[in-house]
Amino acid sequence: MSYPWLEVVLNLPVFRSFTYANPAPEENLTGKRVEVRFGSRVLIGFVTAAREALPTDFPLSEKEIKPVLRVVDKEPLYGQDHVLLARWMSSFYLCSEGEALSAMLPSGKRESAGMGIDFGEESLASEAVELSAEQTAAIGGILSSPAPTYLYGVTGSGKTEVFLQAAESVLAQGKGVIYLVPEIALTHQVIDAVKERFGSRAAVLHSGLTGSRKLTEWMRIRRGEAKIVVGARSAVFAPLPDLGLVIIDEEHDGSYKSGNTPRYHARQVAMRRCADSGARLVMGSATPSLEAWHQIREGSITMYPLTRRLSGGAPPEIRVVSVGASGTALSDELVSELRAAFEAKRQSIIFLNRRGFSHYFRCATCGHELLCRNCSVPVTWHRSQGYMKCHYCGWQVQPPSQCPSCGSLDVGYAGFGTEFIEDEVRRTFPGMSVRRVDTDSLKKSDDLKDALEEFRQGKIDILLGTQMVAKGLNFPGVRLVGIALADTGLHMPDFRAAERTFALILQVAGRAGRFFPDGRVIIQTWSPGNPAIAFASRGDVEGFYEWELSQRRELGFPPFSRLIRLVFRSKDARVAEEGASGAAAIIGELLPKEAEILGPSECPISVIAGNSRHQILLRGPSIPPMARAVRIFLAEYRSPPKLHVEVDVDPVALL
DNA sequence: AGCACGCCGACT
DNA sequence: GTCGGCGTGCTC
Repeated sequence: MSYPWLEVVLNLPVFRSFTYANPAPEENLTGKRVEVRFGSRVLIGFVTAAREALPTDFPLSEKEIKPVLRVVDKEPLYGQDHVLLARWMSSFYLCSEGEALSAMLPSGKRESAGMGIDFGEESLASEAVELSAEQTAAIGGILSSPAPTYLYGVTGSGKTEVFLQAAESVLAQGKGVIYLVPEIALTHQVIDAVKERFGSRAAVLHSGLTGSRKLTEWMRIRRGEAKIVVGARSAVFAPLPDLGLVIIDEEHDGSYKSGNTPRYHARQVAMRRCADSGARLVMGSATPSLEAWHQIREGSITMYPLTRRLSGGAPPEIRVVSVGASGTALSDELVSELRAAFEAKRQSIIFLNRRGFSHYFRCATCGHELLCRNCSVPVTWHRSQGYMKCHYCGWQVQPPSQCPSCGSLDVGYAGFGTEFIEDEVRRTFPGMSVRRVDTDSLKKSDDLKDALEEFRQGKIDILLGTQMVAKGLNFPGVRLVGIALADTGLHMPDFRAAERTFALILQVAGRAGRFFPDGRVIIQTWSPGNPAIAFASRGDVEGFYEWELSQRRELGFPPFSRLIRLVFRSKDARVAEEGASGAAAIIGELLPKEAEILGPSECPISVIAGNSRHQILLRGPSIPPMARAVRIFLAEYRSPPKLHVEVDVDPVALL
């Protein structure tokens, strides 16, 4: 067999492959990276196929085909399964195959010389523990169900143990396991547990590894030396030769969606990989994504609830405290609970949500806020034009001078005061040790770890932090968890605002009362009646999902529709705007009957880094027909020089 | 995405 | 008369 021609794809937005001459025609180089001359530059390409002969209609003569300059890899990095997965990603996410492969593969030039991570001996402490009836049933279901399964249970209900024992069974069959976790830095317990339980059979893939180290781990996995892989989003591509199970922990977490091209969702890729390979898929969370919940109700995902808290901790009491818009940041209730916790020699955490979207319209008397009548998201104030505007559909309205709901004249654009909470806490409790932890206050990456360690040791009485302290951390000394202002995320012009707020409150509540029966949670809010807050405070998860599903159904948002978002950005605002409206006109012609275009409109964050941003949203019952239309548009459309187009299939945030 | 090729304005 | 603007087309 001889393969003189190689099909090569490149990490460029060029939606086709190129043919190069194989320097070693007797060898099929599929799965290896090659260095090639492409126009005037030299690039790394991915070989996706090797050919014995050129197609008859090939436009070039053999002389005109350039040779591969260098073969980068000794052994193949990927196989046919990855090539097919890249092809699917290309058609679904509207990226090139080269961009897809580039996102999947480690970028190291060569394997690192050093040994892999030293896991030491397998520890005896890693013995599997005895399971409850619920856990046993769940494992049986995970291992036997061809449909995806879902472990639905609160923090501390024993999900990790179920995942680990299911993994154990799959490994015993000689098959591989992928264990996805949201953010590697905050999920050390899971990594430690896996390393401890599986020793040298485990590999960790995360962004903290150097390129060559990642490559070493990748090849260990590919050679079958490591059979269970723990890692964040991109670990879903781990090259296990015989994949048996994919675990997605904290399934609802937004970090499973890639923020740059290709904007894939690890859950979606996992479903695809599992369908292709016959592997099992199990997800878990106390607050499933609405998509997952919907599929559970429809029966395409099988749910296994875990209802018991194994540590014996009681669910914490959640108290909602209404604070006035003009009032101070600390309510009397929060102050007295902070004091009580301190006097009991216990600790407190106060969450300051990341800064919200402050240009919405709200009545200071009754709390009524102005929503788009089509999309039900908050409308945003446009000072220069003097009206309120919806960023989904472009609907405009004059700001009312009195509240449409209660008639009050005390209406206006709301802002937030959480920036001042640190001062207020320090002023109120001069004797306590207060530490603030957020991206602004942390200079080095170790600062977070150091601060959390000090907190664990009890050197800090009150920890002020953003989301980054919300996930997965357990501090036995904590009695009180406060949310400074739960509304912050609610008024974002985003149809998922309620879902995210609800999940955040429950995650935060899970931080309290984990080890002590007297944990308590105080939620400060301007809108105690808001369903996300009301359902969360009652711990009524199912109630919230039913309510939110009914909202989504009514407004035609996911999971009752699918979206593709196109963002047009340019330094020149007019170029961006005209780009969006021009594209909308073209795509409108290509779109199937059952799909529609929302917009064009300005993005809610209308300028980022000097770039004006306009968007259109495509909405329809399923992605592929809409994706086909966008694909045709992208192929035909010659984007003006100063205009950049970004495509986001199933966007998770619409800012 | 780059980068080269190509056709119209103010400069040594 | 040239240097250089960025529109547009191509890359095996």
